[in-house]
Amino acid sequence: MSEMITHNTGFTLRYNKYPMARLQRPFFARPTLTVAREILGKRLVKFESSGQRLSGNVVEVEAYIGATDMACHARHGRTQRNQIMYGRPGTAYVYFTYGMHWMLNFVTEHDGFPSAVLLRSVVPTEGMEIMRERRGRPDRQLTNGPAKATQAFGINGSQNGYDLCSPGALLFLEDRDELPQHFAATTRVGLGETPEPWLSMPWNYRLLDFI
DNA sequence: GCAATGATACAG
DNA sequence: TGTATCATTGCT
Repeated sequence: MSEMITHNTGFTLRYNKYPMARLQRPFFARPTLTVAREILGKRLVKFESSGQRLSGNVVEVEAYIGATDMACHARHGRTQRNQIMYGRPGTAYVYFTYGMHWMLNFVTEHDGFPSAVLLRSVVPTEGMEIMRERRGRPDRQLTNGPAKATQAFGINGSQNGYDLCSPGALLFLEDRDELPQHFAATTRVGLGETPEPWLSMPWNYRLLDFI
């Protein structure tokens, strides 16, 4: 079954007064759908201990919004795994799934409200040699999936709770001079037995300019 | 189409 | 304490 496009393409023009600036906490401390849409086109950056800079442009994300969202890890309330989602916006919620994969989320909204934006796909821009070593796959498959991106960037549970907005952060999102963006909002991926209406919420955002 | 691979969360 | 499920990936 092909994906259902319930909210069609949008067109946004943004001009950045401060190119290359790191996204600060107020960016994340907003409604999750707003953050998800605006993360598109931003650059994920990680500095390795060697000083090597890894980066990629974000092209697909998903929003998970509160305990009422039956696809969100907070649907059963606060647990040891999901507690970071209840915390400070601008921190990383990293969890382990399927016995082998790490998933990176950006915590949104405000303290006490469990919500986050899942990173699903980026286009690599720096450090591709390291990514090739870690992935052992063709370039097109280095970071085009949530667990592929974390593997390429070397992200795992040690980054759970990491503050992307701290002054010396080695993992963060970076603003860019952006071109006009077309994006699509579709249903979220891999939700399994999630009940309606949550299964059909168009909370997957994808840049179309990169296809 | 489905196996890999193990943490998570709920039931009992 | 047992077990169904899992915000996936890669091979058949």
